[in-house]
Amino acid sequence: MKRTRITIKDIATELNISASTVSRALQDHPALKKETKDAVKALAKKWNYRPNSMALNFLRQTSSTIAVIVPDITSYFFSATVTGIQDIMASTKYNIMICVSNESFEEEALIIEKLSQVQIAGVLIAPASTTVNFDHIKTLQKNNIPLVIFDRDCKGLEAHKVLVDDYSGAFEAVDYLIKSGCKKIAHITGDSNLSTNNYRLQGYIDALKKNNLPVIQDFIIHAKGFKHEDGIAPTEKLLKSKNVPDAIFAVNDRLAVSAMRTAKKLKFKIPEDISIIGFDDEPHSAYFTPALSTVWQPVYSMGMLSARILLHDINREEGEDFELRHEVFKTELVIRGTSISI
Amino acid sequence: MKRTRITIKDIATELNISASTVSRALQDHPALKKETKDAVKALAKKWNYRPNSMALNFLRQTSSTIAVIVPDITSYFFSATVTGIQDIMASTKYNIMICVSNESFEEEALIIEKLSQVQIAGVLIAPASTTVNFDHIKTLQKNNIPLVIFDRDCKGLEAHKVLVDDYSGAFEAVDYLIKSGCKKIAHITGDSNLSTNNYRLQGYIDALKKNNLPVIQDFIIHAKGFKHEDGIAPTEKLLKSKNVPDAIFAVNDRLAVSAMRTAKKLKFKIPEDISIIGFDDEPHSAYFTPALSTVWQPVYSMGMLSARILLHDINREEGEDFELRHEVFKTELVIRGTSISI
DNA sequence: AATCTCTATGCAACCGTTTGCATTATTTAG
DNA sequence: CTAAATAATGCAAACGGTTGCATAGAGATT
Repeated sequence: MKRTRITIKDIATELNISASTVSRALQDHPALKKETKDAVKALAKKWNYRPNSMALNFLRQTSSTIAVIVPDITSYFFSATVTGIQDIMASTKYNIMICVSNESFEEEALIIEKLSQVQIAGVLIAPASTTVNFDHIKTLQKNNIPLVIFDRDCKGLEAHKVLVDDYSGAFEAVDYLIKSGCKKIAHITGDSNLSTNNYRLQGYIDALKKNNLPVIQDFIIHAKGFKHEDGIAPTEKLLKSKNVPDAIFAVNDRLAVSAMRTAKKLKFKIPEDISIIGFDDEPHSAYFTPALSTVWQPVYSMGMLSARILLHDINREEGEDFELRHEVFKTELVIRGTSISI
Repeated sequence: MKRTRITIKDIATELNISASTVSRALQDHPALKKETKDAVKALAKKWNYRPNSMALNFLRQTSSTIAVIVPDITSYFFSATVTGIQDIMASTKYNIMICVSNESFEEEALIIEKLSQVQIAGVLIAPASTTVNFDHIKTLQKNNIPLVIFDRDCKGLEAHKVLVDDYSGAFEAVDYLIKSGCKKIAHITGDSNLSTNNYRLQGYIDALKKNNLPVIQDFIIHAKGFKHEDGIAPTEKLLKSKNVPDAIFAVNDRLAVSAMRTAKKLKFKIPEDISIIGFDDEPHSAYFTPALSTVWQPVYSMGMLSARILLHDINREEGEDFELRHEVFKTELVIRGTSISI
């Protein structure tokens, strides 16, 4: 009962013409006369002919699949970025393959290894936090696979990059805290291997310096990870120390939310006793009480632009000179209830 | 500079043997003598030979790509399910392609149309809320593409299904609310086209009936969508009416969170004035104040099982008799601060 | 009528790998 | 020493579509 797909040859046989003519007819080749084309097209439609993509891929030695490698897909940040990518790709012939590295360098390398078996048209990657060298990414480049790095920078690697101005985002947030009267601002940061964390940390430091506030090492605490529970210990450490801060700038919303709950448990009033600002502006962040002040990132746009840049590179002509794109999106400070209004 | 991949022919030429011998050597064909095999394998390794997957796909007329169709990927529910799927597939030769329908029947049909161009090994689908007929899904079946439906039921469609016991989950939640003293329990539900919503609604109704409480139509309110903002209007309607409920069971956490904030704004005390229970147990739900009581679903396990069932079907032998799997996962009621403890 | 020029179409190779069958080389039996 | 059996390898087709080149047929030009 397994019906075999109808092929170009079937149409050719039926119409008593050659397969090449059918092929050309379907491509509107100018040398063919209209009647032939029309006959072919009509039958193709009638028989619901679909070109065999495997044959095409084989012939062209490339697929129409684009791989997206993200560290995690359950975080709003990446799932929203992926949605942006998806929405751009939906109107093209490309399909996207999503690969999750679980923030692991090894898994990431394995994914790229696995991908190199399959011929893919291009790769969009946000490297894992534990990624220390870029040899696996360079392999892609060596194989001439178009590549866009997004969100997380790979310092020293030449590639298209779509990033967020983490430095300014952090700077503005901390600057705001200072302007609102906070003098002892702590920062919960993450893995120092990650460019985004470092830029945010630097923004924090520079905002303090600009406002002539001391940079206190004890106020800079590293969280073990990005999840809610990773924010509890750092916050407790800060709030139970002798030198209690009057504000916490967390490297993301999850940690900020966690800091918030921990502070509440320790009977701190927010924002009177302690201000809190996060980073990301996840959809539910506005629904906490008080609503979380945070730094918004244009996640969806970032996904879309990354996808567009990749498409542009894929469709580049052979000799066409190309420039490496390096785009940096601006963030926006969203002040809600966890910080004092000014 | 574009290095062409090395093929089986290159190896054959180098060793002065035929391509077929190389092919067989790499497959450990018993007819070949050991020396030949060893020589081929050594050279293949030395030259880093990779079989051309496009050629293989073409030959076998199938790819090693599995499609996952979800309504939305920014929701925790689906992104966590996808992670489960991903983690199972990671150890196989299969890659997953994620497609987002945006809860739209049209987009879903379009995706399947696009997928049918590409030959895929199998499909995992959670249908969109607006999906009214299953013709597009049946097309997959007609083309003998293994299929698993997860989370959302397609009534009347014969296929592997991995679902959650929404009915019991809802029943238990409402039963708990009643036992905790609530007598006027409202339900914020969603699109009535969705099996999950209906099962939860039925669970709600049956729990009321079992406890001899009246089912009041005004207490059953349909939210426009699944997002936070969709919960505001229904909650306001409930809390501003003359007959104010003493509990709200929301069809998901997002709406519950929204109900919570709206209730707070209207000066309701939670849970004293009004209890709230959600559905999903998103990771941040425990971080609200009070922490959200909710119904936990085994999302990750669901993803894993769905993936395993699909793999099993894909690897089924031609004549092997197969049974349609129909798995239903149990939920778990998680009582936190938005409901009165008993 | 022979030659030329188009126009429309066909032929055949190609992409990389697998695999049924054929063929060669080697060994064993008679 | 020949025939038969066995072992090892090669040949060629197949998968579906594209495309450079060849060619048949019609019409135009001389």
